[in-house]
Amino acid sequence: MTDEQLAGIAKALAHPARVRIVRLLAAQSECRGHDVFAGLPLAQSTISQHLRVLKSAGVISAHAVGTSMVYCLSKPVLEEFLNALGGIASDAAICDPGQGDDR
Amino acid sequence: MTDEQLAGIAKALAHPARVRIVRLLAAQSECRGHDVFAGLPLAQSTISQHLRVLKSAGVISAHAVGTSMVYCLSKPVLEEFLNALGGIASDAAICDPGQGDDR
DNA sequence: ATCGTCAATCGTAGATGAACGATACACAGG
DNA sequence: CCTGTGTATCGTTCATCTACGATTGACGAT
Repeated sequence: MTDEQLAGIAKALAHPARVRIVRLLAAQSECRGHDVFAGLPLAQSTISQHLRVLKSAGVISAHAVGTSMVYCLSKPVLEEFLNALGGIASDAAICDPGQGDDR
Repeated sequence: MTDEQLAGIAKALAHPARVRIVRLLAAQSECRGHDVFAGLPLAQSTISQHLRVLKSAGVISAHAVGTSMVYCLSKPVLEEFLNALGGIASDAAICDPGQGDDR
């Protein structure tokens, strides 16, 4: 996963409202648009924008059911992100500030 | 971990240059400032700003050694972030778009 | 004391983001 | 046909981000 892709997913998650949306979608198997709009203290248009950001990043998907929308968390995308970042983190050595007196 | 905290870490990672920095720090046990400045095609002041963002979010730490700086990845912070997000992801049910014909 | 190095900060310009109300559009029901 | 519901999009305003050059400050070396 490139830096750009990684940063792209991170950017999609870089707002509390969007994290909240992700949580909502993870908690409910039925993830209707109405529930999302009701679950946040924001204007409908603002939430719709946040949904668009998440969808563009591939973090969620959307499909119409009857007259309304159903949003779903894209588990694979989230897991790829976590794996990529986890791979970086596990490479990291412990940094020991104590050895500063190298004179 | 609150939505704000989660979004805060994500925001710190929401730029390719900062992802690159994180990778650099993970790859080297010696993470000197000079190496970071040399590792990115950006002005020194810009990179310093990115380092500040990462440091504010707690993703990295910095300490002086002699006349220069040493930056370190904060593994615990990164891992807490990954765990929080992983917890959300593992809660998620598979969303099945096929059952849309619920009329 | 002067110089060069390393890093942080300042000031600025342009791009992007966040929030809202208003509007548009598709569709279901009366 | 008219109306209400559920979403998306538009246009705007204000805030934040990104990048840069210039400057500053600390330190070591000459």
